[in-house]
Amino acid sequence: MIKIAIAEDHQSLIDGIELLLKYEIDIKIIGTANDGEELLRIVRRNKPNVVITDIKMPKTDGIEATKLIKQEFPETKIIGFSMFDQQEAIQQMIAAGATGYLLKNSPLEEVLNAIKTVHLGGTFYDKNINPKFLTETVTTTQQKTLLSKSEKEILLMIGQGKSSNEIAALRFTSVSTVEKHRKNMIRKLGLQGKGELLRYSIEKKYDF
Amino acid sequence: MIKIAIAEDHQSLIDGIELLLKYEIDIKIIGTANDGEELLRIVRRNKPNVVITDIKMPKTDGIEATKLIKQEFPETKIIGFSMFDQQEAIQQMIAAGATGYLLKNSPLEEVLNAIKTVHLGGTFYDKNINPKFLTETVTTTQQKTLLSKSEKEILLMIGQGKSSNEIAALRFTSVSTVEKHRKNMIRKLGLQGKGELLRYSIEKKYDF
DNA sequence: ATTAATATACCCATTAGCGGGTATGGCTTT
DNA sequence: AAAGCCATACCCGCTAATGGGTATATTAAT
Repeated sequence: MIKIAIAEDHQSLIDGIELLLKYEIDIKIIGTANDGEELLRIVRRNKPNVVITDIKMPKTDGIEATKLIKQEFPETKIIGFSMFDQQEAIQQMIAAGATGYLLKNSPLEEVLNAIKTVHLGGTFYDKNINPKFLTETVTTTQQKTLLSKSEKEILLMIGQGKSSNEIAALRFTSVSTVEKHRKNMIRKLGLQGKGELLRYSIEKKYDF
Repeated sequence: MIKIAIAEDHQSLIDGIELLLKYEIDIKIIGTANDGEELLRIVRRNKPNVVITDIKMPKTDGIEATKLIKQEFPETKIIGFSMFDQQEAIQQMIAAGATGYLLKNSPLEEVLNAIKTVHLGGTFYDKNINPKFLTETVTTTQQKTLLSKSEKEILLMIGQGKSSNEIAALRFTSVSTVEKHRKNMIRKLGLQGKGELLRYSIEKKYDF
């Protein structure tokens, strides 16, 4: 019997996976969560064999949750689950200890294949992931990092229409610090031009 | 028999919905698509009674697709499907002719309720949507005559990330003219602050 | 025909955002 | 111990965007 925990902020997708696994007699879903903290509680309480987790989640993101779970329960297998075009995230998930990775663009049946494979100790990476990213992970390890905590906070506020001045006031830091974070994000994200960080924030608001 | 078409760029979610509707004898999925153009082809060919469509999709987005479908097949019921709190998008979907709206955060079973309701001619809005957005729709759509033709053109280009300089070059006018139009739009729309016109353009990109 | 809105174009001034730097202390990883 | 990232904060300079005017010719509406 494989015990599964699922974390994903879109309940509809969790429900879909539940429907898929309903008639698999050797698989049992022991808990579902809509954010990272809830996932951690479930894992500590019910000790699943396999965890399927989204990356972008409220409170604690999937990468952070993966690190913590692997620290406490190294035997637990973890499958990452996210949208396309998040190469850095994929690399980070694998670096954090995930042995499987699925894309939401792919058919749902892949979930079943992935669960079985990682449970047997294998690795399962979605075929739509550019193999480069997987091999690069070994060599580059952590060259490309996601945005830091402060940067995410600031980016969120930018998306809410706040100016650097307002953000500085809300965070009790100086304006120059906020502006520095802006510049660093622009560099990291490879953007250029005046409003592009704002655009990024608005358009990717739900994806990072 | 209710004939359904589904458009959603995450195949896994489509598969989940298919699993949900599998045993509903009076509902049949006649086609699924991962982008708007594919959806339009399916609708034209198979004429579904109900269409479920995501907003953020490649090629043609859900709002544009909804407008076109309602134009060609006014009898077709359309249910929007998106993530949390995209107020602008929700309003524009309803303005485009959708009579139902679901959030991905909600349980999948809602899909079934929504399909049945809209098929009978009713409206079905996810209970997690702030009712304000639904009533505000009326006022939003009345603002159509607010911006002039040139202003709309310029606003569109702003949304594409172009600077006043670039816009002026493309329109064969002086930069000061473009800037004047910007200021007039800001005044008309009651905006204030540096990036707000860009934000307006990005968020309302489907309807002005 | 007069009014209203539009499109064009300029003036002034201010500021927010961005592109470069530099620096320091804290923290984690190796 | 060294390397690296992070958060903090400053420097200089530049440009685009905004806020506030004025002006004129064209077009649309009354």
